[in-house]
Amino acid sequence: MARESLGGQLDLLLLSALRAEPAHGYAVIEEVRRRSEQAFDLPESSVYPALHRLEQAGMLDSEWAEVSGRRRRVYRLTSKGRSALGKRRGEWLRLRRGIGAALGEAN
Amino acid sequence: MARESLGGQLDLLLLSALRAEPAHGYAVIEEVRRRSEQAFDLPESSVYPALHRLEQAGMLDSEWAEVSGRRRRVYRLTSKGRSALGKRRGEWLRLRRGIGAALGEAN
DNA sequence: CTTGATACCTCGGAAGCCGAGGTATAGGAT
DNA sequence: ATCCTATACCTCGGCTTCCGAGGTATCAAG
Repeated sequence: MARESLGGQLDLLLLSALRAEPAHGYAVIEEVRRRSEQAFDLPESSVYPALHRLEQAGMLDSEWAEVSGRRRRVYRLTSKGRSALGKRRGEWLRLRRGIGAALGEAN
Repeated sequence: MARESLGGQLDLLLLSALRAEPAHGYAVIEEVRRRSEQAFDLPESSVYPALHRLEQAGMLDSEWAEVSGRRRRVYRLTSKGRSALGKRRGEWLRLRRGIGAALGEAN
């Protein structure tokens, strides 16, 4: 059931949501929902593993925070993550252009 | 190694390449390459199974043809395929819009 | 007779996504 | 007191997608 509504752009969305400031997972989900104008309501079971993966890959780092009795893991974009974001963005734009051309649109 | 350069839009590209007229697999690959302005050079090992899958799903049908000693399987878009193309296209546009919004572009 | 283009195919596995299910706290309603 | 909803984290299991590697065969050119 791979990649469905998202077209493999999950990492791009997550990195992009963390671009301006650090946030915890749940907040990232809301941020993406807000920014995408309700287009994407990411399931937690996609997001949490993805955040772990991105941290593993050195694009994010995290620390625990305690806010009114609830624990949160707050993620921050690393410099590696920032450059990965640029790269992913470029790939997205190329994809966009390629598909546009293939569909015969005026891009 | 799922979905990489293509962002899960393989079906869209294939259906779209067959939109105007029937073609055989190898020709579809060239057509996509041409239309996408060299952006996509689809590997045969992606395309042939995908064509089988689309036929299985009733979006394409095919027949064998013999052209100067070489056998070709020529695929044609079915009416179901045509409506699937429209649907995929719509999904692509929504994705495009959603990502654009999330990235904070002027679409 | 070898090379390159054309033309088809399958196998196996990596990677990606997410439904289902689980844990826990806080706050408001019943 | 109890329940519900929102917040907040997590894993497991499995379907799907894509594609490198490898295989078969014909034809034309060198």
